[in-house]
Amino acid sequence: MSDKLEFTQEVLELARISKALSHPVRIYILLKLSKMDSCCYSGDLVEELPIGRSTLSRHLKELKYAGLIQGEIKPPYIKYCINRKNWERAKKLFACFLDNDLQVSNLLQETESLIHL
Amino acid sequence: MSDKLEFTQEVLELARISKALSHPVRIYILLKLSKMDSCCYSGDLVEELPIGRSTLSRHLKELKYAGLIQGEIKPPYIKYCINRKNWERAKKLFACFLDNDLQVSNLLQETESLIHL
DNA sequence: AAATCATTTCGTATATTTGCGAAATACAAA
DNA sequence: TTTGTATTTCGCAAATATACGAAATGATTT
Repeated sequence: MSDKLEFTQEVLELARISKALSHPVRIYILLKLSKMDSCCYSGDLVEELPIGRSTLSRHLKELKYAGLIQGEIKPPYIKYCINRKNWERAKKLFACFLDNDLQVSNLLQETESLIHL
Repeated sequence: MSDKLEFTQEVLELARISKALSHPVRIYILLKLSKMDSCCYSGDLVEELPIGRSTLSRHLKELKYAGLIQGEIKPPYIKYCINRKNWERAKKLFACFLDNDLQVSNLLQETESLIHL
């Protein structure tokens, strides 16, 4: 084994998605949106949640950045919904993670192979 | 609907567990330990990971706090392994979360019911 | 062009997280 | 009791996360 190792893409992805899920407001939003074909406007959400508009906007931005939701501009609103493709990816990753279906030997790799990304 | 709402236990639990999973080092540790009956000493892990002993200790503490691992003292080592009961709980919660098996109506509840906990 | 509405960005404050090395702790063996 | 080994805690610094209200943005309607 090489001395200096980096995490594989799968490990980094799991950590990144988990981070997006690490706040109750974001869990709530995702649960609501993931209900079959459900979409929401920011204004709908702010009325249900115990936070201000600007703070909600930050949470939505984080979920977008993580790829878990997407926003469609429907002036004067923005309609949010789940990014289905990435949602399925998250589903698969977590299922493998929690069921021990990932190869331990694939959790780390030599730095060299990542340096040039 | 009441004016002031709180998140349900399920939402808070999902966020809390996700937070514990939100760092690559902790994902790595869990993946390694979750392999059937696998246990590790802190010293084993520090040799594989690109972090110092004290930092690793912090990550282990967080995973313990989240209830995902447990440490058994085997002098002069501490043997870490998965907390199977809580691991199964996490599995169940994430499976429901990702498959839309949680009732949206159960995501929030009135503050009163939580105040006296 | 001005007014309006939903949403985001900015500025600020505070709290938490992550990391390291040094010091402290816990335990067993000499 | 002293020594040695494994691990954790402490003190510090830097980075990130969370929250709010005020101001800015984008697009439509008047």
